[in-house]
Amino acid sequence: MRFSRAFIPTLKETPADAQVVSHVYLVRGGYLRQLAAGIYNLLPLGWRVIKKIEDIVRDEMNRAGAEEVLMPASVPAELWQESGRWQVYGPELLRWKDRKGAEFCTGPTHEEVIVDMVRRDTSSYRDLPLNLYQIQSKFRDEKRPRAGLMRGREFIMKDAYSFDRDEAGALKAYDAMYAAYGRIFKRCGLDFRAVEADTGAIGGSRSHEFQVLAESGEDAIVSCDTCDYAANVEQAEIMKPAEPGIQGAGELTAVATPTQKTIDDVSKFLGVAPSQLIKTLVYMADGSAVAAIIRGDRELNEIAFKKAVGATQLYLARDEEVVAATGVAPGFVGPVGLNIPVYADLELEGATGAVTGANRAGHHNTGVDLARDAKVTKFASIRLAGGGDKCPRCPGGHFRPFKGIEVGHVFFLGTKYSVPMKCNFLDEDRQTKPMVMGCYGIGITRIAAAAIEQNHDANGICWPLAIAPFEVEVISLQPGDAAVKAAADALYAELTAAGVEVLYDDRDERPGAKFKDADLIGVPLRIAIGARSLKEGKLEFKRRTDKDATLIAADGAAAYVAGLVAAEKATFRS
RNA sequence: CGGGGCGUAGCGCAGUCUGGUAGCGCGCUUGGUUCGGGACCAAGAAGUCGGAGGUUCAAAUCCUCUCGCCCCGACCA
Repeated sequence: MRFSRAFIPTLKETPADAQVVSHVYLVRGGYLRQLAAGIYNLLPLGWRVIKKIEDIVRDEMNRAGAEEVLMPASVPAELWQESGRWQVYGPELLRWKDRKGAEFCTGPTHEEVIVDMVRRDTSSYRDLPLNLYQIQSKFRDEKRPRAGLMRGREFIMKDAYSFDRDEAGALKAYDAMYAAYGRIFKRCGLDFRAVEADTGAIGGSRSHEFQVLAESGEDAIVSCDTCDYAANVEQAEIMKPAEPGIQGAGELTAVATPTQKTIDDVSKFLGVAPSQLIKTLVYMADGSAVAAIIRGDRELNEIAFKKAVGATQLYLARDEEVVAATGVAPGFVGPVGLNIPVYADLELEGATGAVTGANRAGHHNTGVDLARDAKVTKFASIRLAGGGDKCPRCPGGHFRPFKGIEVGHVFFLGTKYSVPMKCNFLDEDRQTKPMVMGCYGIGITRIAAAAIEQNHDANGICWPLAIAPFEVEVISLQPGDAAVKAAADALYAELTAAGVEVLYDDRDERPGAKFKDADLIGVPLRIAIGARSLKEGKLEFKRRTDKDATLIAADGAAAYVAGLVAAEKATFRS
């Protein structure tokens, strides 16, 4: 592609609405433009990247035995009513009516459609197993779309669904997808972890998220420093503590803490470490107030807490609800004398000498002995895992905390959809049985963003070769110089003929502008052709991640660079 | 959905408090000089000031309503 003819509108300045690096560079580099909140145009460069990612995903899905289909984005409501999700899904589901008043939704995921597709034409165990996938635009009306391609409302996703006759077969399909996902993300050049995840609303017994490690990630994960256990903090197992997490002495004493409401304030005011405090959080569980108590330096795991309480609806109580339930404002609530159910983290079993709110405005208790002074309804593991926690899978290992961007998710579904939607088959023993399913998603557009989060510097993107919009950028430094132009034209032609994807910057711009654009766009290999070095019969070669260029012979340069590209591509397929 | 912020030329912003001819930088066009890490000079084109209504002799500026976008939080297969 000749840059002079291409639609690559690069920007010198940072757009005001972009906050994260991937968003900034995608917009500045001429990959992406916003059309509405969470809805984007992919410009030529952006679309090239997406297609590269799609190709890798297709290749590995096909290799794993899955077949590609394409389902419609518009889905009749009846299917969602049949699965029961029409009522459950909430405003994130974009619903609309056609001219006749028939209800539809724009698919945020396609379990219903695929189940319907499969059940119509599959009736025998001989037809199973099946694994069907598609790459398609999804729409989820997110409350708060943000960060460019990281969390859009309309986005491209690969979703696959497996159908098996029994659980053993389904687990085999799950494992095959798990392995394929590992290959896919590796080929995309990503540093990722497969982590154990909460199965969430979709249910099922097994679930892994594929998380790309990046500071800007929205998910908190922990990974063992010794073995390969990794999990979402919400899901990570926590070792039962050998001894109480708070140990101290003293009589139960109320002390004045007039304006100290937060753990931090109380800790500083009383000169006591946050780990000596007990944090009390009031929640509304199915309409009634319950308290969760955890150590002051911990965070509550709402999912675990919800399970411990056995509630179906749970939310942090509003200030007035806290006052109504406890008689005191948040910040001064404590377990001593509290007359709502109290759920305590395991770590607090046997806690002594702790500091808590006193259920009296402007006061905290010190010297609290939980067993002696308070009534605990139930002890359960209700805190989030964090860095430093002991690994539950190996001796001596400890958790290290990471931030992750979820680029893939595999679920074992079981019969969650096949039973209500009667997706059945006839077995050898003439029994009608529901198919056992799995579903497997990959955020295609999100991978592009995640790759940039992980591969960039102060000047722009540093694409992994496998998903770069072009493999090589050829820069003609003096397009007005006949010798330079001839050499650059020839190199462009030779590389292209050799099957290399080349962006040829033939624009009548000053060298500085071209170098800046090249760094911003982030093509992995760069060859600059200038009068100075061409006189010596040399071209200037530089990887995007190299600091300086090296001189290579102009003769045979195309073959040399084409060889490098071919060699690097070969390493992608294991 | 709760809280906060912002809508003025393609992009980034000033002007709004205190009403009085709509500005600056980048980009764009033309000419000239330049030419190895986002050049310089000169001359230009380009804006119904998000929209509607109101107050006023006069509204980007004040009032009411509305739409859009961004951030924090809650939420999330």
